[in-house]
Amino acid sequence: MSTHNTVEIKEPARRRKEARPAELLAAALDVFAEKGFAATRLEDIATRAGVSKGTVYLYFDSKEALFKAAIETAMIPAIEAAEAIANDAGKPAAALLRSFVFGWWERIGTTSLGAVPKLLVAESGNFPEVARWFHEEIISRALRAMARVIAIGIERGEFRPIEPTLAARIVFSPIFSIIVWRRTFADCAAGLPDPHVFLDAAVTLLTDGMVIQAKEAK
Amino acid sequence: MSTHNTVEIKEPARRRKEARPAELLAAALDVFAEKGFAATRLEDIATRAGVSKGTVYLYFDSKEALFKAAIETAMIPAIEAAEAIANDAGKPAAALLRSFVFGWWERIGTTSLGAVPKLLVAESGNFPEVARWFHEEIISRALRAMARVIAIGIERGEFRPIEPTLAARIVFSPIFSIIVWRRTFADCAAGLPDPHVFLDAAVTLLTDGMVIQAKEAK
DNA sequence: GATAAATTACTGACCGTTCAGTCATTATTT
DNA sequence: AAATAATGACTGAACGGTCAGTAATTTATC
Repeated sequence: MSTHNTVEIKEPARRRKEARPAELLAAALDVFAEKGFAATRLEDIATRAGVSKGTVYLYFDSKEALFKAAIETAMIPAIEAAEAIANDAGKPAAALLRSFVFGWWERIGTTSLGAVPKLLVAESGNFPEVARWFHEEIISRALRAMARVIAIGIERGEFRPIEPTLAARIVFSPIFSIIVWRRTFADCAAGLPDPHVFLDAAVTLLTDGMVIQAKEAK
Repeated sequence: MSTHNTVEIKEPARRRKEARPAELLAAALDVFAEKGFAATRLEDIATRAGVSKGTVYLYFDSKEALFKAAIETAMIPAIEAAEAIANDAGKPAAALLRSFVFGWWERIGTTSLGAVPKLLVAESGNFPEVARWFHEEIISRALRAMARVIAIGIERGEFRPIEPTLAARIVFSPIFSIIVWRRTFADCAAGLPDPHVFLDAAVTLLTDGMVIQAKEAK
């Protein structure tokens, strides 16, 4: 881990006031996601960010403040990007839904942001305010965007008249599952399906159904 | 919390060698699920089980051993019950699938067992062996059972020829989501749908699809 | 442009607290 | 009274947070 192929030379401390907060937040998100809040040592975060423990306290008041900041700064840009996709209303609803799902996967699932849902599941009991914030500012907005896509589909006569909010939650479950699942069972990689294949199949099932419709379909 | 409406009387210590392990395991599962492994104090578990800290060490070697035992003893009976449902092969495949989903929800989601998935998501990084065990002994078996139900549906010409294992994972996502979600955002209960309504809608969407099939359906 | 003075980002030894695990003692059962 | 279940004060290690000290950088002076 700390063994390089070159001899470890103690770098002189560089002063980079501007870059520190972002570096600390990124390091914090990684380590918190890996170990959880309580099991994370502040010194690990500091080391990963290339500074000493004391430096963390120049930029953040406490471990808890760093935790909250790491989650919030990570998610806010993501939700805005996700909403943008839903407004691209040219395509047929089914296609829009598909690109929404894949957009969400690319933006969250494949990046370090994917750590946030896992972290929230783990720590909601210890940080109910963070859970509430996330629910109101991120989940609600994402569901609304997705529900709008579905409502458009219904309006246009492409979809059955289902409850859009409920359907949105259902469409989200495969995304949520694959994001959390991959990070939880990363070691058991052998058994896990390719995320694209999984999500593609999930969208297809949700739109077309598993059942072979009778010839004289209603 | 520890304030009752009756005055707290110090009960004399009763000796109940037989009942202790199960009581400790149940208490441990609760507290671990609520706070996570690192943030849980052994004394909290002991208190909830109605004993003192020292007693825990009469029955378990360490905090870690208690953690592993709590997860394993909780899940083993559950997976066996779940497999039993899948073998009840009389009904049409779609109905079998529906009762499998609801059976899983009743057996896991509504009981203290629902804590286990959440706990695993939270702690897989710190306990990779437990994650691997869970993946092999629980998830794989559950997926196999569900895949068998789907394969039967395909054989009988009720379902399209989809990949059963992949479809099984997809069917599991709403169950996984609702179980983990409810426990994560229990406080934000206002926005959450009724689990039965959610799961019913999910199964319907997965079997029948969202899209209105053309009259001359293939 | 060189040197000194002032500033401040950064460090890491230290302190106080918390908690897993121990064990001498007490309480209960047989 | 022998056996053993249960207790809780105690110990040692780990870690969040502090702060006196160090050194990189900027500003002031000649």
